[in-house]
Amino acid sequence: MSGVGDNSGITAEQLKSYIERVERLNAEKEALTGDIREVFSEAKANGFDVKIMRQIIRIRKMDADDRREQEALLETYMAALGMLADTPLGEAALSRRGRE
Amino acid sequence: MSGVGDNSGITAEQLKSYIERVERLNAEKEALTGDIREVFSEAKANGFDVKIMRQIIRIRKMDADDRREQEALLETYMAALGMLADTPLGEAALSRRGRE
Amino acid sequence: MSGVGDNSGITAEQLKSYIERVERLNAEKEALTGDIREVFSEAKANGFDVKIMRQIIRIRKMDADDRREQEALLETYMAALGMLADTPLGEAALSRRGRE
Amino acid sequence: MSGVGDNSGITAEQLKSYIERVERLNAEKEALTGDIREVFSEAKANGFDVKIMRQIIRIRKMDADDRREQEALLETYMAALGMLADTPLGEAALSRRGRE
DNA sequence: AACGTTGAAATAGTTC
DNA sequence: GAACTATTTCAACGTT
Repeated sequence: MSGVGDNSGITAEQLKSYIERVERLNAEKEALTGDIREVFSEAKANGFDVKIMRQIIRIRKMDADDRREQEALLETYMAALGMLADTPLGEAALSRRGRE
Repeated sequence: MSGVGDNSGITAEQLKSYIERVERLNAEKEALTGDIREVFSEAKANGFDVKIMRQIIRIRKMDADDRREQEALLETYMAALGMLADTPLGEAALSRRGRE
Repeated sequence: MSGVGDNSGITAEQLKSYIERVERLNAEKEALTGDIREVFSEAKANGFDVKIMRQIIRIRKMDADDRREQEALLETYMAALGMLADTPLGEAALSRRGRE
Repeated sequence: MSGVGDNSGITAEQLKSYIERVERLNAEKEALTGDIREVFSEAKANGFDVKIMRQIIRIRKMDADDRREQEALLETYMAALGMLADTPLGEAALSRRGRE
């Protein structure tokens, strides 16, 4: 048997402690998930597009080089789809494209 | 210009703020994920079986009602397959099913 | 020429052949993965719970010995946590533990 | 209760059938895994480096996937731009998109 | 509120 | 047997 014997109250305590530590940490994670949801929902209430925000966050998470490549590609394709004109980010991107 | 006036700078600030709040929260989540990993790894070093610990945590996470529902469903399926008869857990479950 | 003689063409052919055999086998594996997905999706469409089905398949896959070992370990841990007392499965397991 | 009733032998049959189909497919997958192992082991016996072969296969797979992805992306944007409709290749691609 | 889709986490497999 | 990689599973999200 591995580590948990019939008469090892100490080991049982240890196990209990590990489990509970993980459970506490999981609870904190869930709380944060809730917080994030709230931020998004507040942003949405103020007119921001949550989906796009998620994209931005994803993109920022990539390292700089990959990010730039991806941004350029995204702009190119969004421009092609005429999706840029009516968002604040889009206007900025469009005027930038005009100058370059 | 489409729907965004002189105050777009304010809007950009607002967006930046939302994004950064989410990013901070995500960072905290990742830190917790790391902490959990550490707890498991410490437990493993002390001879506990991580996979089983995860099982326990999963089981404890379901609240009692959900758990029983799930157990009942699982048993029903297994009974339908005639799987219950030849395991110890199954015998107990079968005799219980008979009584209910 | 360095270590590769006149028959290097043959060797290259051989390598190519091995690679392609593996690739063919991998493709078949992927096809099967797709088939499995379809079966689950059909089952789901007929009202079955896919997650539970996976559980059943996992359980059936362990051979009897492994399964009992795993069950025993899980029970030991849960007993150490005093988790067994208040579930039906737990009661059965506990009384079994007493007898053994 | 969802889909498996106490007296629905038909449903139980159905469940059994789904489970067994998946198990059969899984068995086939495992057989293929074995076949692949054999190919590698034969290759190794003939002096090839298995690790490198795996690398090659991985790279070839990535290339293939990337190519597919790229093609899909291109189709998406061309479709968005209404450029597909009036070419034979385009028609084929469009009808394919409809089915997927 | 069910569905597919996507991204994260866990498991299994491989290498050293 | 420990670390790394690949595959599978699970949970969250948006969509219908």
